[in-house]
Amino acid sequence: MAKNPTSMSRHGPTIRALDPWTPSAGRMHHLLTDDERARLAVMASIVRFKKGEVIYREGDRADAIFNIISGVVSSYKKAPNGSEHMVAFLLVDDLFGLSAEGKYTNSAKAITAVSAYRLPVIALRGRLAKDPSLEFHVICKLCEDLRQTQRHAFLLSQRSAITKVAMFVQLIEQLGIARGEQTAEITLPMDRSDIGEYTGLTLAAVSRAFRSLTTRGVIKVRDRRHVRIIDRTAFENIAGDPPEPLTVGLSGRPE
Amino acid sequence: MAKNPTSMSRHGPTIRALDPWTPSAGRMHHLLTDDERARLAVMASIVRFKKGEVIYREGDRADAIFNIISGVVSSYKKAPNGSEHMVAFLLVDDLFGLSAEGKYTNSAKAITAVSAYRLPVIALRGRLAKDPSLEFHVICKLCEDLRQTQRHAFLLSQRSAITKVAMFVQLIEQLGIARGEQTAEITLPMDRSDIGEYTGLTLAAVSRAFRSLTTRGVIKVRDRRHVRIIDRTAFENIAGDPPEPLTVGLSGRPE
DNA sequence: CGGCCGGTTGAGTACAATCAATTCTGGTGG
DNA sequence: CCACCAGAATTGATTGTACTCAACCGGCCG
Repeated sequence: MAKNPTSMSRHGPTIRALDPWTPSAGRMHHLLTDDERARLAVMASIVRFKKGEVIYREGDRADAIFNIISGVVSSYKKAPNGSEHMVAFLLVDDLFGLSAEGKYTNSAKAITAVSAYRLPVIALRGRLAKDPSLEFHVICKLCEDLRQTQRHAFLLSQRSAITKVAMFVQLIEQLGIARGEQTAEITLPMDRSDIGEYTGLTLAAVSRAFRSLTTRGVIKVRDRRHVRIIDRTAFENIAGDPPEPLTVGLSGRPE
Repeated sequence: MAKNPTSMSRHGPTIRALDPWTPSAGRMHHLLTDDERARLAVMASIVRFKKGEVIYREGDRADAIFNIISGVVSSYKKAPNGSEHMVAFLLVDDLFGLSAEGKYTNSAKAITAVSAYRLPVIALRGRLAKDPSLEFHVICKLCEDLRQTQRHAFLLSQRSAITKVAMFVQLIEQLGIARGEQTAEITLPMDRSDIGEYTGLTLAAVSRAFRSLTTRGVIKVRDRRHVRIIDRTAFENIAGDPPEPLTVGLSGRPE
């Protein structure tokens, strides 16, 4: 949780998203110009978290949002029955820190070691008010996040555990593609129980689903963290067609 | 689907959300100034849809977004197994028309008779570029939608049908409160199968859940569309504590 | 070498899906 | 105003799937 108000290991905060109006074959672009990044950098500090560390809790006073430099963050919530539900996986270049009534609406913890820019809300608001272009980029990012969350809800609405897990793998694969990783092998940067919390399944059910997909010859699991899709057709029959490469339109409501 | 480019039954498009930084006891405020509404109105046309009518389909070219004047809209998606999943209920003052790669990412249909403003994306973009304040309001609305969608995902992650339905009722109740309806009775503007599509349950399961809640003395169902909560304590034990009144912070990612 | 953590596997159970029959409701026309 | 109809909703019986609880495995670190 070390702060470091001055040093800057990169050029400044980064937001990436698929370009809203040009078909980019699923590739993400940096939304921010060097100017914008620099202006954000002056108000940012860099913070670090150890694996497992809680970054903030639901209800904490929300005076900053975060922009991930490296690592994986989980945003989660406690269910009425006590178990934890993962609201989102946050990766490099993602923003997090959504709040309501000035309080964070979810909790956040580091799934791996994490470093991030910390942007005070006050300063950020001032900056936004003066910078329509930056604002627009934030809108783009929010649209993307909204679609991503809708997709998560869609996943959760599936009845079959195998479908859920397949859709999850598909999701992770596309995140990789979107940031340009050229690889036949999919890397899962989280453990089985995290996948369970995200997919709404128990650890055991996740395990069985992977097994089932393996014995059916759909995927091949090299180790806990690496999967390869063997039978793409069967896979997409189970997971459903992946959404078109992607682009953020301009919009509002959950839709 | 009649267009009416000139007439304007209200003052112009409206966006409402809970105020981002002042605790407003759950009450929503209009985000747009009269000026902004007027400027949006000049680029808008008014469209109408009959109950059951499809407004657009997933994959259609997305050249406009919509702002609901009256009625209820469902945004939905087809699951790999063929059934429909409802992504969101859209009510008065909501925006919809989220797109990707220039195409709508979901389908939308009218659940009741609907009238709405239709805002061409091109014109809207131009307007946004010149109007930081409007942009900021859009950001607020998007944050709210994001939280709403996260909440939907949270609902879907629950295992028990009774919990899901209770959370759903809670959700509808809060929408009512947020727009100032002062009433002990909750109005469900959609039918059981719509609730099923939203909660990820079958029609039968929804029905049984309502029954179960009734026989336990938690709620009282006057007719298909009207529910009253009898035992608030028991209700919240099942549904979980409602989120604080609400407010949108400033943020990004699904979180 | 032993313990621990993450993961897998197994047996039994609970709950929602499914399929299907029946009742309820609101709307229409006589 | 009533009879009738169609769609919505309820209820019942059965089946399937994922949860639960619990035992077991295998790598990793001390």
